[in-house]
Amino acid sequence: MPRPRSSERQDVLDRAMRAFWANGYSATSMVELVETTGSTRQSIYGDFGSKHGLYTACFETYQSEVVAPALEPFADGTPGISAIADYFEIQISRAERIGLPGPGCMVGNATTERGASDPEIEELVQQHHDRLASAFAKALTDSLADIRRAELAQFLVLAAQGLWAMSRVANSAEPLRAQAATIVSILERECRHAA
Amino acid sequence: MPRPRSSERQDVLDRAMRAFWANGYSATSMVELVETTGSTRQSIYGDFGSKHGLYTACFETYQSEVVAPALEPFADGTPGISAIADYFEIQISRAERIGLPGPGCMVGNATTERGASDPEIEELVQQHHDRLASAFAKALTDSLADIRRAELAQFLVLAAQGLWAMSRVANSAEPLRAQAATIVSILERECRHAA
DNA sequence: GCAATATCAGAACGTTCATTCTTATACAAG
DNA sequence: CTTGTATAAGAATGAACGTTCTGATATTGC
Repeated sequence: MPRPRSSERQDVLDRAMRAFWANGYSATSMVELVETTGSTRQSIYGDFGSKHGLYTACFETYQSEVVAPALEPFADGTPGISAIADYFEIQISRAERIGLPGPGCMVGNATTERGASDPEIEELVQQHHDRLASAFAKALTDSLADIRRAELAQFLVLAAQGLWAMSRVANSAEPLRAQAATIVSILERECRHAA
Repeated sequence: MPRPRSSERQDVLDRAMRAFWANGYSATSMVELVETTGSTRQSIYGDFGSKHGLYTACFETYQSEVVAPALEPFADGTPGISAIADYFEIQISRAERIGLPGPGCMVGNATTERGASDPEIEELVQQHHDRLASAFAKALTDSLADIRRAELAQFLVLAAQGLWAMSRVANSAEPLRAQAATIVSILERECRHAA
């Protein structure tokens, strides 16, 4: 019996995250996870305790590999509306690259699949929304008064979730880009009104 | 062995629809469906062929019992933005009545759970989006030019999906009402600008 | 070379799933 | 009352699930 090289923990997380992202929690079986990660049941259970443990661990990977890079432009200065437009475009072009209909947003999918029945996931979803909202709010700092800025940042979180939901049934990027453009044009009108 | 009265087909659809709505397709088992509908396996398989057949049949019930009544105010005349505000409020207060976090929108849930892997569902989702978009467009007829009206109607479909997704992790109606108010205020600003 | 240890592949376990089959009862027609 | 049929309850079936266990093999320290 040969002994293949042991699979790295981060590599396992990365591939498992992609499987959960595309197919959801319950539709992704342990057999599939073992196959796509190249790992073994034993080491998965050793490292993560259970399928659910692996699932929740994948959220950290999603956060650091997908969300954080997309929000990086929001980190310094006050990046303005163009950063928000870029954020949408980055996600749309990724979905286009992977192939549409796409996987949407892993957190959004989890919200629908497990939000109400899985407190641990509910917490992670809340954190994700907060991170998005504060990034969007930062982008609008120079353009809007505090109250309206907070409202619109929350609204952008909702719009983002709606857009990724749409991307799960969109056959091309074109309607997604149109929707993103509408959202951005709404923002511009809001800012012009405030100025 | 007693013989309870045979359960009506529409009654079965009604209860099954509620179960799928709240818990999704794969998390709703046949055992649960038999229990909550008060029907039998035999008659379910006789009437609908399979669990999947029952699921798709439930979409018609959802359309006629949930969606159509909510869109009725859009049927006659040009109801304006207030009808859109009412639409959101109706859904939010229903979610509040059922108990939050709520079941969201059955079609939105299906989009996430089965959109990319179930062509029959994809078709039903598309129909639902089209119905919503044309209702919203009608409400905006008097306020906006054709192009912008179509864009904003599509946008409102996205916003609605986002809002119902949020309702699956919201612990009270308050943030949902705030989000709906933001959406409506955006619409009002758009219309005022066009006037 | 030789134990000790880690980790592999895959069988085994008990449960649950969707679906089908069996059997007994309640009703309708004669 | 008898017979035929529709339909009830729920057992049976085979597959798939998450999880655990077994036994063989590769690597490590001597």
